[in-house]
Amino acid sequence: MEPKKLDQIEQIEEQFIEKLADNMRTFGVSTTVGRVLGIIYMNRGPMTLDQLSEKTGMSKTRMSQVIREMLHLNIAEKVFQKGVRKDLYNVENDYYQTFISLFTTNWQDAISKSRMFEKRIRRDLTDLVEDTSLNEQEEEKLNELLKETKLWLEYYDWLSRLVEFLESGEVFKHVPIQEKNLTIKKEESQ
Amino acid sequence: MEPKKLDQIEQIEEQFIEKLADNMRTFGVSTTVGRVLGIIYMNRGPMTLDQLSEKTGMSKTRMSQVIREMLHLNIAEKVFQKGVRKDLYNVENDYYQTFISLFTTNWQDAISKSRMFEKRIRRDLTDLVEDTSLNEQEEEKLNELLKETKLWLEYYDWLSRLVEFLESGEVFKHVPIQEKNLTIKKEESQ
DNA sequence: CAATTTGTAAACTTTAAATTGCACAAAGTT
DNA sequence: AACTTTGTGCAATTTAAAGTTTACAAATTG
Repeated sequence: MEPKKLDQIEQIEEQFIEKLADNMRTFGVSTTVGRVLGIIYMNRGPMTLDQLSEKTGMSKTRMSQVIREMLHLNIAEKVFQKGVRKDLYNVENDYYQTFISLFTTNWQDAISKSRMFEKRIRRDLTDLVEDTSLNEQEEEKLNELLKETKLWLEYYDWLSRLVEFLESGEVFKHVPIQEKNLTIKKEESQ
Repeated sequence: MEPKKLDQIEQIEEQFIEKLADNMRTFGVSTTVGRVLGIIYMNRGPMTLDQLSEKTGMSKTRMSQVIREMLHLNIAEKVFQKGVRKDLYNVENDYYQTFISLFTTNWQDAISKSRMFEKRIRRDLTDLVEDTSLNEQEEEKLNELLKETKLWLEYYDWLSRLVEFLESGEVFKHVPIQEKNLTIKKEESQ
């Protein structure tokens, strides 16, 4: 009977990890990334690729790829421990920070790509204006595109400031974290 | 020479659409959804499935699927126009609103799934506590899980309020839209 | 410095997502 | 009422993403 109880506890832990993995998909990363995050998180300490490989049942190569992605997303980091030869990886253990990193990293990417794009569009439009022989219809179309570029630019600028709003933690001033109470009641005391 | 100019303009338009489609991927939807959004947006008026099929070069069935997804995401809507037999679809033409809809729809989904999960976990934990014969190690593990559930709950509660913060438009009070100036200069006037 | 271990690149395989073609019901036309 | 047209469910196919195997360079050990 004794070991059954620990199994049960472990099973609940697994459920946590699976749920995290599943919900992580909503946030744009693969289930495996979510699962690995959950595993390290629940382990409450850094882990090696081999340990992860063991726990997930997946190849070490895949773990390497997943960890790399997580490093890029700023939701994992390499940690050093003297005497330990293998690389150790730990995860961001603050849900909020993980959430923020996940999005801002990707958005930053889109922002920078968009800035590039805006430059090219402006060049193209300038080239077109160069030649003065534009009829009314052409002129109108062109103005429309110019206006669109402006909107596009403003939008990405806003997005950029939204990223800053999240990353700086200012968001928590306006959407504060609220502590909850959560107690388990035994049948008899109910 | 005349038609070349219009072609050039059209080509810039296509670039806009492609960029939108590409960047949309960052926001968790397929390129095709982004492309369709861009096409209708640039068209400055509602379109039919056939028109979209024509413009994308994809099957009508696929257009139907994509539009359905967009309706679900609240970034497109069916519009009525008397005398027109085919269904007409228009898109949200505010970048900011599109952005917000895209995320909040998906997040809402994760939030509601998580609430369910929390209930089940609590039940499982309660069942486990029921039986009073817990040794120290088990007790500790269990308390850890209980604490974790609390954090999880708080986090999703926060996310829920973040969604509200975005949807209500309050976000714009703290991350305002800033108007930009954008002018095209001709070579000679430089 | 030979022998082992570790992390990852490259090429390949498997699984999942995107897309199509056909079919057919529901609504519209003549 | 027969004939079109329109939108979509469904199975089949194509394409892209996830994951594995093999191979190898760099670091570590004895």
